[in-house]
Amino acid sequence: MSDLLAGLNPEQLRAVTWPAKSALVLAGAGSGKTRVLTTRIAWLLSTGQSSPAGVLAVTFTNKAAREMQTRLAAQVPVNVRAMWIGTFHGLCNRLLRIHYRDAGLPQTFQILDSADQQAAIKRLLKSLELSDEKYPPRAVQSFINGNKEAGVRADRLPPALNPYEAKLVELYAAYDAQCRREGVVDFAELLLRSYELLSRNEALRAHYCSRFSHILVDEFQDTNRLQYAWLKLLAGEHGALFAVGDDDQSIYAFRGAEVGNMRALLADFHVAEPVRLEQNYRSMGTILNAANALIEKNDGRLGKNLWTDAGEGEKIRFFQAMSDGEEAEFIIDEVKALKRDGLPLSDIAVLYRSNAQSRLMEHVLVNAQLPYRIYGGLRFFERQEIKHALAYLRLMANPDDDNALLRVINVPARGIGARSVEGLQAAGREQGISLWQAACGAGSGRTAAKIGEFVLLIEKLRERSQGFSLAETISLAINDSGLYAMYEQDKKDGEERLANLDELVNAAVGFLPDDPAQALTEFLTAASLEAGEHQAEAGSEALQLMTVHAAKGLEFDAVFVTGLEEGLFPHENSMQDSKGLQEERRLMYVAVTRARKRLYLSSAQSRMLHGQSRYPIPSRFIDEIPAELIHSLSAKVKAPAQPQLARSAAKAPRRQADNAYGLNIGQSVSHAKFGIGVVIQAEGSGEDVRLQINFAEHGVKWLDLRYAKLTPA
DNA sequence: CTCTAAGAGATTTTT
DNA sequence: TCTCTTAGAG
Repeated sequence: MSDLLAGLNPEQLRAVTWPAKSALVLAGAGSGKTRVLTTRIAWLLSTGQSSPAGVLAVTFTNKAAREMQTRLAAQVPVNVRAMWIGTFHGLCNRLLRIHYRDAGLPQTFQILDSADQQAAIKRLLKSLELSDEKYPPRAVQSFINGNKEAGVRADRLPPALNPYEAKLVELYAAYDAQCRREGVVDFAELLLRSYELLSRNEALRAHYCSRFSHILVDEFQDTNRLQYAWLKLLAGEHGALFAVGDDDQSIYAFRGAEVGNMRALLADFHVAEPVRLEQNYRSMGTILNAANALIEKNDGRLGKNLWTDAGEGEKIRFFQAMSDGEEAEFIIDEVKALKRDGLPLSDIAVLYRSNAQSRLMEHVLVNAQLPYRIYGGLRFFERQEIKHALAYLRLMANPDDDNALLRVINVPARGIGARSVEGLQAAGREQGISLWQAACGAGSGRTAAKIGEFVLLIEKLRERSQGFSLAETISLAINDSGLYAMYEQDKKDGEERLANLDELVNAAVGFLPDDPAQALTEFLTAASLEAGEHQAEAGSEALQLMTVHAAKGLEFDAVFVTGLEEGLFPHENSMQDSKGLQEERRLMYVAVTRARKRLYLSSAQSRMLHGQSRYPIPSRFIDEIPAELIHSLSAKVKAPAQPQLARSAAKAPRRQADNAYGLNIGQSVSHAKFGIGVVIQAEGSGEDVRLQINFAEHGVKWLDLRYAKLTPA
């Protein structure tokens, strides 16, 4: 016990030993948040305040859940599996599998990932003969998910304001009906269905409320409305919610996260004041001072100031490059130098705001022959060949899964073309049956025969897999379906795909189901719920490249924050209103606090974007860091716009007064309505010119010079 | 069906 | 500019 609490700082200790009532722990970056969470659970258990079964711990990612389990297992001798530790989706899945009848789901319900969901929506649009021009599947998808995440079903939506919206509501209802018919559930549905199950079934709710005496939540600032409602429901009247989060690191508003949930918790659960973890064990003082100064520009914060006793450390290095290419070269030179000084490449990260920025870095890295690893991209279970294989398995588990059937009915090619499939869909729609049932009832003729063969194939797979282990079943499906043979023919990337299929079988060998009778369903669920590690050999000795979002939660000795330019970081789509800008600032805060010892900031004076040269000005975030913390590496740090224009004139036809109005980047202008401002970006030439102007009073605006009257000021 | 050509779209993303 | 998707021809 004393061992458990040894080495905690006073605030951590206060959080860990918080009495059995609700708490909000404001955990700054690098303040030992995970340690507090796991130690609290360990403390609750070892002091007998809770049994393992009384603990419910929720995270956002599988990685975080696993880490919590591992660390907890190291702290207390308890069976971690007896506790409910997992992601929101994982725990909801668990609940729905147990109570599938009450939830109105088939026992073998399958989970749609985002891509599956989009495919299902496209299919729905087609069957309703709606053009996906007018109803972009992505828009429909976000409409549906947005409403589900707000806890609203189609029949509960307020009357539509216009015919278009009315159609969306109709689509929402039709989509849900389609999912019900096919026995599938999307990510948002997992949560909503589980919420509805608990809210409607009082006995069940009472059971879980009394069972989970201690509910702990990680990354609470990322919860959406539905997740918070779900937590409140489970906490019940008197339940204790122990939430850990950091409002300054809320960077997921775009996918529904509500920072406001933090303040809501204080009120709803009668918490007087958050516990603040402000001592940072990661970064040197200068880095923290920069982060603190930056985030101070935001308002509505709960408030927090990071500090360290590790000393000031080095100054932050800032490099302003002439071009994006020069920026990349600079980074590589520095990385080489750091490597020479003995810093492993895996301790160095290059961060950027948007994925597109990685291309240039990659290009230069290949030339420099430096090994690198890019986070993001396709994950294991999202790969085409894996999805195909899983579709066969899904059909074996649940033949009414139309998504799965459509994916593989003609893969490998077996002569069932688009026409034949449309025939099946028409039959299915007419008779209100699944495509599988339609396929089973196909009459005679050439296409019917081919469809019959496919039906037979699936049935055979099912029969022959009786008594097989999971791995044997998967192996059987891959081989007998002809998938394996198909990729053997594929000269281009067949080899890699075959390797991945082998890997899939391997994964099955190591898979331990809770209920062996449900092994296949459990495996398919796991495949949807954890799409697998981001590919690329983890842990290899390579430079780490990733977006700032992907870097959240990670730390490196040296960090490069790149592309610090107005319009890129902060991103132009987010800098119009203060809400968006403040989230961009939090993103910058996250980026800065990734660094342990050395932090580089860089920007470029010209950058290729969407095939056009842009001439951005340095990000305001650089100015928001106190100048005395920064050491400038470029000669022309504070260089005004003039020399920059002269340089760009040498390279590109664009030069001073290239536009017919004689206005240039960096120039002060005056507008009748918006007042005085500075030109920060230009697009087009001649008369057809748009300028982005930062107005002192009205903020950043794009103006078309054909219409806007601007005079030099 | 497979290959090519043209078109759209281009922040951030886990489950 | 580049990449991904879809339409149309062979």
